[in-house]
Amino acid sequence: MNTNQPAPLLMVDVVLLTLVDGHLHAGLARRQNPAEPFFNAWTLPGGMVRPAEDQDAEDTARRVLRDKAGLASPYLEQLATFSGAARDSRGWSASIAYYALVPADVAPAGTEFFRWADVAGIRSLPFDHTQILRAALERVRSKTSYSALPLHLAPADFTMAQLRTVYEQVLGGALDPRGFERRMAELDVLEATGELRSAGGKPARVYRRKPERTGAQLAPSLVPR
Amino acid sequence: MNTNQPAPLLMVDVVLLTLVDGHLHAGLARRQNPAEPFFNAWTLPGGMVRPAEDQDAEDTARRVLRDKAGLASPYLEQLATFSGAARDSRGWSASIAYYALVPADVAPAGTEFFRWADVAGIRSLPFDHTQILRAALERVRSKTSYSALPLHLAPADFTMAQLRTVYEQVLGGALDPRGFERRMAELDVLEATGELRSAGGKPARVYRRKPERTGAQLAPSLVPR
DNA sequence: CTAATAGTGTCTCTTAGACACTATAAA
DNA sequence: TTTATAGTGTCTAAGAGACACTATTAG
Repeated sequence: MNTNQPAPLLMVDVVLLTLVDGHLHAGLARRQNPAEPFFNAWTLPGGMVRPAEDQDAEDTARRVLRDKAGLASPYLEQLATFSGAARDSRGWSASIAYYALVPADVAPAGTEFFRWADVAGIRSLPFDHTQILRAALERVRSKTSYSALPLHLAPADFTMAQLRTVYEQVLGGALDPRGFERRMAELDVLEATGELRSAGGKPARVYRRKPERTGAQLAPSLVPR
Repeated sequence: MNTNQPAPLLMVDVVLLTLVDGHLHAGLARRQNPAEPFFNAWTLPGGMVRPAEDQDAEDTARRVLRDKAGLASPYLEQLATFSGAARDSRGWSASIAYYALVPADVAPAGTEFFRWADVAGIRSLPFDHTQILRAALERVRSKTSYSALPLHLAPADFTMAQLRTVYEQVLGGALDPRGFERRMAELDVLEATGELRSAGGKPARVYRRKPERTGAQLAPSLVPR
């Protein structure tokens, strides 16, 4: 039973998304270890789980974002786990994939080892990273249509028109201003700062994210009602 | 960098669900290894990934279901990965969790090492399995409200009323027959066998699942439209 | 004043729930 | 004919899109 097979590799990869002048961009990191596959290639930022340092895989993801992109505390959510014998030449591996969203004004600048790439222009990435990226985009677009997820791509405060633009850029199509306002009101995640901001016409109300409603997590039972 | 830390454990746990006379039940396996934690306790069926045998983690899940429940090819989908230093006393571990659905007429009978437990009656499970079970139920209920997922809990053929009952049991509430028929028609996943079946009144049309539309998987680009 | 952008009123079309009504079998 | 279950027609209320109209600033 307990043969001397090498243990499977366990890593974390992160799809880091932001909006760079109106287009969704993904953060890519250049692989710096000559001993590893795809040396010098641009891939999703990732790294091996370090049991001694990381409390859990989400910790690994945060460490990776800190080390490769200098990011402190972006919105972060688990996506799915990609595994198998074939996806990495070093052997059987599993990558717990996360996606993260950051507003443009917090997004780190490019360096020799980090850059932003327009997702529309990304043709293929090493490993199965294209597939991971595709899954992340699908998830983000799907959650965008019924949630406040894209708020995390917007700056700290914004006008309704700016936020609508963010949604439009994620979804790739125009949204009706009336319907958008209604939907945001229902979600009940915004609050007006009271400030006004003008962009050449009538000044718009400025909003920010409401503080999280932590009490919403009830559900102590496994069965409904 | 490459210290002699023990590698993290990589395992798969499966939330196996079926309907036993009108109630959602989860399949539990008794832990048989005296050297492992929770010996003799009932837990979600699971097992270590075996790189030599398993092509990927889904393979592991299928092997676990085959070995612990004698199941051939149930509906199987990845749920999420649960990881951390604290969840297993043997050390840092990651469990890639799946959920599986089987119709009652295919569900294996109980043995000394396998049994069905009404999810409404499950109070707590070893490890973080309660949390995994809760996440699976949440996912299944949520997908039920907009998809054909519960079809996989129904027998090979069924009347509309029977299928509606399955949905009601998963969701825990009554559904309007008219609306249910409309929704099923829109989903376009059923076909009438032509057969009729009586349960004391007017005989009902018998349906079965349409063969999967494999061509539906298009989306070659990362961007919409 | 005009131009530009913000924000609202409201009409309509679609969808979803409710529920009564018809249909078809067994006893 | 009665009873039981299947299945349909259709009314209505709520939701979502469309779009015109009002509001408020700059220049």
